[in-house]
Amino acid sequence: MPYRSTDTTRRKKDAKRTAMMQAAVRVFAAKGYHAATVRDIVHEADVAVGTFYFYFPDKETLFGHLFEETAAFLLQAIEQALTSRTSLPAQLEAAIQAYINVAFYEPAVVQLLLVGGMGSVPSLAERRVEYREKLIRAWQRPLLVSLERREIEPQNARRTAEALVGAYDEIVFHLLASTQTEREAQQAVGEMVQFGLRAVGYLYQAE
Amino acid sequence: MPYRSTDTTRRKKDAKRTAMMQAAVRVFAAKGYHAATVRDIVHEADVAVGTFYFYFPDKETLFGHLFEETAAFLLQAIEQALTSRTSLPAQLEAAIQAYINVAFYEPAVVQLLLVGGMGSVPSLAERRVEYREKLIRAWQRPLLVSLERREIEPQNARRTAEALVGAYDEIVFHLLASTQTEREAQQAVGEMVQFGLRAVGYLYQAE
Amino acid sequence: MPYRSTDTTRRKKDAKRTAMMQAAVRVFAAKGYHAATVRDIVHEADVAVGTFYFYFPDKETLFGHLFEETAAFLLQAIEQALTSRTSLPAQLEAAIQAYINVAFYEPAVVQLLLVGGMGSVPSLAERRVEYREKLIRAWQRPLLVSLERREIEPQNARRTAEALVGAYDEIVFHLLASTQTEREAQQAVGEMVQFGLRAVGYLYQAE
Amino acid sequence: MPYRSTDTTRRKKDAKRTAMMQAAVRVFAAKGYHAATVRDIVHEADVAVGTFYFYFPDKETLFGHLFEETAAFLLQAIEQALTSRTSLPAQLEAAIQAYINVAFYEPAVVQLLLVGGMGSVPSLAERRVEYREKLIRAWQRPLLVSLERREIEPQNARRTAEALVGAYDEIVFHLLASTQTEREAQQAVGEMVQFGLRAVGYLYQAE
DNA sequence: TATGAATGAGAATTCATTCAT
DNA sequence: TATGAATGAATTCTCATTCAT
Repeated sequence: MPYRSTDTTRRKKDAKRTAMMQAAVRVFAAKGYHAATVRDIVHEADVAVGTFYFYFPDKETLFGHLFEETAAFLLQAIEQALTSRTSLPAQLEAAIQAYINVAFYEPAVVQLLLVGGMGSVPSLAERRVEYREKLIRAWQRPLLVSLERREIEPQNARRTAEALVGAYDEIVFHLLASTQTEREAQQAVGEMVQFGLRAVGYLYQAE
Repeated sequence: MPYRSTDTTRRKKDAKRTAMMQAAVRVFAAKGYHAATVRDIVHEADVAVGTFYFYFPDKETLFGHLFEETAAFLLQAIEQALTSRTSLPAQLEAAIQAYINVAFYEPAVVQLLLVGGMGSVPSLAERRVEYREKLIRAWQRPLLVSLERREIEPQNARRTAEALVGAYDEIVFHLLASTQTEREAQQAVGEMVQFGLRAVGYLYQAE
Repeated sequence: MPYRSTDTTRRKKDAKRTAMMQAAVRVFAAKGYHAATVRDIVHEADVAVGTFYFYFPDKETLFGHLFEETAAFLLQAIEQALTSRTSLPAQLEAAIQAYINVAFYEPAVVQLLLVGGMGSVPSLAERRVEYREKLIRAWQRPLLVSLERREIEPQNARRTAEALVGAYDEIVFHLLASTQTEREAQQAVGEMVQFGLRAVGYLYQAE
Repeated sequence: MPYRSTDTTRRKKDAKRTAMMQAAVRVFAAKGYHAATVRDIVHEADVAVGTFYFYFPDKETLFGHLFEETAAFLLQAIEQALTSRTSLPAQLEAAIQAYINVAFYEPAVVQLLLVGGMGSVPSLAERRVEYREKLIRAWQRPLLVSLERREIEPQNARRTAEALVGAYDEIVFHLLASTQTEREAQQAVGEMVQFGLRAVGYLYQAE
């Protein structure tokens, strides 16, 4: 009987592709972009070298996909948290919580975004810049609204957004490094919210 | 400046060593640790490959020295700014100003600390962690003092320090990217100070 | 035409085989033996890779068949032209005309014989040598007859045959490169005949 | 004492470069362009892989140099033979003799020009076409002169030149294959001259 | 028969590092 | 000290071929 496509086959192929990407995240997170060789990845995924190139044109492209997916996922989680609340404190808390959740559920994936080590390959550096830019814009939006409402002190919202992004990344990085208990993580969320509220000069803390 | 012909390193014999280190910073900053080849460095320094290995055991060690000196220099500049003032606002301003000064005078040097791309080589990753740790501790100290003096709101000073380090790095990164005029840089310093004071919950802004 | 659905090969099952061989000639002629990948061929034939290996044991063998058929076809065309005439001028003209006809009707096929690029794979190189040998012998035969009849100057017929084969190939190669009109092609045939008659030292041109 | 350059060193480097090129010719001639791996070449030259890339950017470029040198050398030999004589028979003989000399002195080198097997790599194919073109022009020149002088029959000199080039190449190819004695080679030269004179329709054979 | 996912040997190329001069 | 030719391990990527479905 001839080969049947688009049935089980298609699903299987996608599954393998996904499995390989997951293997890749692990390797990238463990060794960094450069130290991770294609051989490492296929070994982790338990396939042959050729298989890698059957699914991805090259290492850089794979990393690009990975980065894109990861970044989009995190971005979406944060943006949704920010937009689904109305008060600034609630927004901050939801977004931070979302970030922490993802970070602890997929540490490797998040490490990828934080450490990068993609300084050299131009296309990756650009991607990283774009992602940071989107992240900054996401944080900036609620700030602009709050500014208008005079809920926070007058300030350069863009600059504050940059600062918050940098601040939270650094904290998450340290949290991931010193493997925390759930409890500690929750405490950190609280501290991050407090930091954020102070940093934006939130005026009605009595709320 | 670090790794420059300072008091101790001004023996004539070290002229070449210094030249190579200066060349190395430029190359590392421009291409990242991995993409920068020893050939690139010696070419930039206008010496032969062999010469490199006369002065340094290997590429990693050179980068280590470079990183160490660079980090020490920046750290010292910031620490000295923080310790030579007494009021928190003055400390913040001086430290930020110091950081910005170095960043604009030696962009390559600072880029080295920020971008790194040293994710892969373990020894380099460790060094980076150590440096961040020292930086965090440096910022933490005045916070602890101010906490004691009840000049700032109660908080986890360590966490706040992490946040400030991350925040300022992110801002400096963006400042370096969008080449600013002196005037813009000064404005950024002001904004960074304001952000810092708010973020730590500085209580007597009337001062 | 060779490898086309001829009397013997017209079983339906061979339709795919034929399609693949036709596709193969095109690809080989366009890219040369090495640069032509099996993937290129199956893509051109619009079948899957596996199918290729169902019909042919390997790439080299396919090329072998192709070469053989192509060579046999051209050889047969030329030999038949040479044997079906009696006078040397008529033989020359018919053979050249046959060669040109095939060359312009199936440029890819002829290019295959001319360019080859089969220098590396030993079995292919041998095949090429055998084909040239047969071609030379084909041209040599009428020369020997004419020598006996003293219609041409005394000469080493074998050497002359080699020369003619080389000469005509070179000309056809140039003709194919500079796509000619039918008219130009005909003129070339005339010139090739003249060259041939002179080259063999044909004595009674008045005939 | 520091390293002294441009003295013995320079000469040595050139010598090695030349040695590697000679090794390369041997390998290319034996296996063809594609089958010849860089590893084969460095093994033949008894150096390390890296050394190859120290002297040449890549295999294709090396082959290009080789081809260029070889072609230029042969071309020059033939052109000089053609221009240093005045009568057509003398020109033919000198040029053929030059060709044969080179072919027997450097068989590998000449085989390179004849077989090529460079059908795939575009840059090489182009080079080959250029070389053939120059060769054809070189043979064409004396023909045009002789045409003007009415020493040869009216004809398309370009076409005749193409034919002669193809003819002689084929003959030389066979000569190299069936290793000849000096005596046989000389006889071949005579036959080639005779063929050439007949082929161009040389009128005053009494000369 | 037909498919196309999977394989892995092997090729080109890079680059940190060594060492004779 | 200084040089730069030489090294070779390691990496990426290709492609003919196999095989479960």
